[in-house]
Amino acid sequence: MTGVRTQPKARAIADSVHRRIVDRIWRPGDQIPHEAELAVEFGASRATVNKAMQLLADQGLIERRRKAGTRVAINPAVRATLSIPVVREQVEANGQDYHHVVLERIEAIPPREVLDRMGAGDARMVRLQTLHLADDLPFAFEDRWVNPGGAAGLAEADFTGISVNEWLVRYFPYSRGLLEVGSESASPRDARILRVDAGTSLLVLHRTTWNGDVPITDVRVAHAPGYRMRTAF
Amino acid sequence: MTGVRTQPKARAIADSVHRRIVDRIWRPGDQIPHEAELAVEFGASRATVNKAMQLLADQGLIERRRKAGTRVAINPAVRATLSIPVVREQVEANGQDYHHVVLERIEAIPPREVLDRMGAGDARMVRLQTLHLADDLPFAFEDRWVNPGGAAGLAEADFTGISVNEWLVRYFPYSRGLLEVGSESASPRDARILRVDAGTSLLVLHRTTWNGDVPITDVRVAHAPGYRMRTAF
DNA sequence: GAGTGGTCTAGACCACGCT
DNA sequence: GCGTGGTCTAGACCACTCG
Repeated sequence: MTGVRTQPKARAIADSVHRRIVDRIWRPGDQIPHEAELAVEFGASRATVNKAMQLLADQGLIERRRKAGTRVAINPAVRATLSIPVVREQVEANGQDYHHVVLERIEAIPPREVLDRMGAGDARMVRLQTLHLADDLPFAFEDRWVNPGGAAGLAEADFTGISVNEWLVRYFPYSRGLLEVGSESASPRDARILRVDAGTSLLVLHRTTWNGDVPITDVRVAHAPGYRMRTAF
Repeated sequence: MTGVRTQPKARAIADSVHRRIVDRIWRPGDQIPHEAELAVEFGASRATVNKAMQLLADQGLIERRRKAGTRVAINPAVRATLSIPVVREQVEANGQDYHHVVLERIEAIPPREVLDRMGAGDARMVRLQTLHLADDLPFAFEDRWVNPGGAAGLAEADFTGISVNEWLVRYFPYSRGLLEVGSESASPRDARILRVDAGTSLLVLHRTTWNGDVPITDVRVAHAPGYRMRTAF
């Protein structure tokens, strides 16, 4: 035997239980043994078994309730974690050259829709439109509103060397956010900027972040055709 | 004071550290105190501090390495967990009536592309096309290949009362899967089935699941216009 | 009321990876 | 080498919720 990396015990237990469910030894809706019992079976402490079971519960594979015990989930939802890095890193991870262009930078009161999403009253904010390019081809068009009250130094910041995207992520960690993923037909503006035909189908990400109750930014990112988000689960 | 739910200590510690990062007391790239030190500061055991820090590391907010210690992440990626329930539950959660129609059920050898994704050699599989409806309006069009070798009882199963989607999820837990989210223009077939114009922009989810190395199913779900995936992070 | 999971502690040993 | 995080244990108390 060579190179068999030892696996944490909790992980091994989780895998064992997972396998029993997959192998239909324990079927959806079935109750499975309680932690103390599993601890004895696997020769582990209850804490370790608990950690293992929480892993499975986080995946949605089992459902746990005090007193009622643990059951195999009936209709487990697919739970997949999307990781969305800064655009520059996405491009570079693809082996392409990245650069970006600031198309517009103005100060104004955002449209109702944006204010509503941010939960803000009428307030002047900064609108920054950026085109991200990969090997000089349009990769994503970003249309962003930033609350100056949530990002000190915004007015003085220079976004030629670093994109707003990266500047915000790096200097203004948020405490919570919302993400919407949808599909939209390219508007004439999208089309012109991304250099595609109007009406082309685009993957659009919409993201809003807050620091406590203070809105930081609201951004719509329209990706060039062909872009897909991928994740394993 | 009323109704202030007690919070797990690990969570409270994680929130405190999160706040210090958000408040720029600890900035991106900074090293933060090691676990033993935090344990003393928060009056907790090291195990509890470890749990708290793992929560933050899972969110991508901090990066931890043995010996090197813990640092605030420089360009933290947005990490959001998507939960994708069975289609019926999505529709019903929306307060709408659900039903589905099986459009086609044949046995054949899938196209190269599908076989490649599943990592399967030439093998006969079952193709099931299903239209999911919400209040009698098209909600999603599902085009699925199922490996009979991975789903015993498939040939005998009746999908009028329960959709393949739900049948598989309920009776055949997978061990791993891949998810791709993209945007596509409605093909003539998509358009006819979803009752939209050809070329309409559709959100398309592509999912493949395995049980160990045995492919179970490969499915493309095209959603009716307007559908969005939402998640908080 | 009582059984089950949720959480915490103090202590321990180990694996990794800087230096 | 050696400091730091990764993991495990045995024991304990608590919170929730089912019956």
